[in-house]
Amino acid sequence: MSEIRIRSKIWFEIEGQPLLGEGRFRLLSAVECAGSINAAAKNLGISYRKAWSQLEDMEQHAPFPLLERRVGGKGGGESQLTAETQELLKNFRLLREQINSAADYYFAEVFPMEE
Amino acid sequence: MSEIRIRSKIWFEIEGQPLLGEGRFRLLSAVECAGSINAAAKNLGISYRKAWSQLEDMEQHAPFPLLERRVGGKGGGESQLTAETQELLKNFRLLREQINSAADYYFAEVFPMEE
DNA sequence: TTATCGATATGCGAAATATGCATAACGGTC
DNA sequence: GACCGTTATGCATATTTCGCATATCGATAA
Repeated sequence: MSEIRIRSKIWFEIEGQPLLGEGRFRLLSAVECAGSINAAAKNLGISYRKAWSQLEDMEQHAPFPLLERRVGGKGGGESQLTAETQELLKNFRLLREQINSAADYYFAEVFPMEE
Repeated sequence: MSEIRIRSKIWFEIEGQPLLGEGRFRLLSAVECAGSINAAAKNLGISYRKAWSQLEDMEQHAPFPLLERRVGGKGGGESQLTAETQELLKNFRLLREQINSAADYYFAEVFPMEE
């Protein structure tokens, strides 16, 4: 019994509904970086439709607006994260890191001396 | 921003392929308890087809046999876990518990006094 | 020796999801 | 007022999941 690795993931829920997981974290990060949903989708290699649907679904359950969107105008429009969303991403990033480290630590205790 | 909870999950991989996660952990536990795939599926409220497919998929990647199966004969047949599978389940159970606790702990540090 | 019975094993169509193409709407800028 | 690139969305297609139906198996009992 070797070559076994542990993986872990975390996500936030609100009233039992999924709010933010790894995939959507990446999407929001990409939006923050790119300044628009469209550019973010291109960067991630997914369709705009898919990105939009995921954001739509998220905002159904989020207790605050995720994005500030602007349609039309200079450049066609843009989207950026609200301050609360930025804070949420920051917390997610930190917790994911901590818990992933904890997983590796506990795993090494249970499966010692692999190869 | 309240009512937010953290959730976490772990799974084992072998050579990058999923080996054991929560759903399959429950399935194997049910098989161990019930003594057959069929009875386990009934207990879990899923179809035998689904249970069998999941086990089939698992055994594709597992480095050791998961089940000892017997077809036909007294009672029609039976299935039980190998000793290695029992050990794997035990480790999974322990690690899941530890990491879940760690998630709650770190979460409380980042999101204090949410009631 | 043969019929029985309940579990394993599996093909295949149906149902549920996910995906993405095509198109409308929008509104600063020139 | 025409243009441009983005947001927004309907809808058809592709992919995955699900489960019904059926074949196979073999110890036991008759």
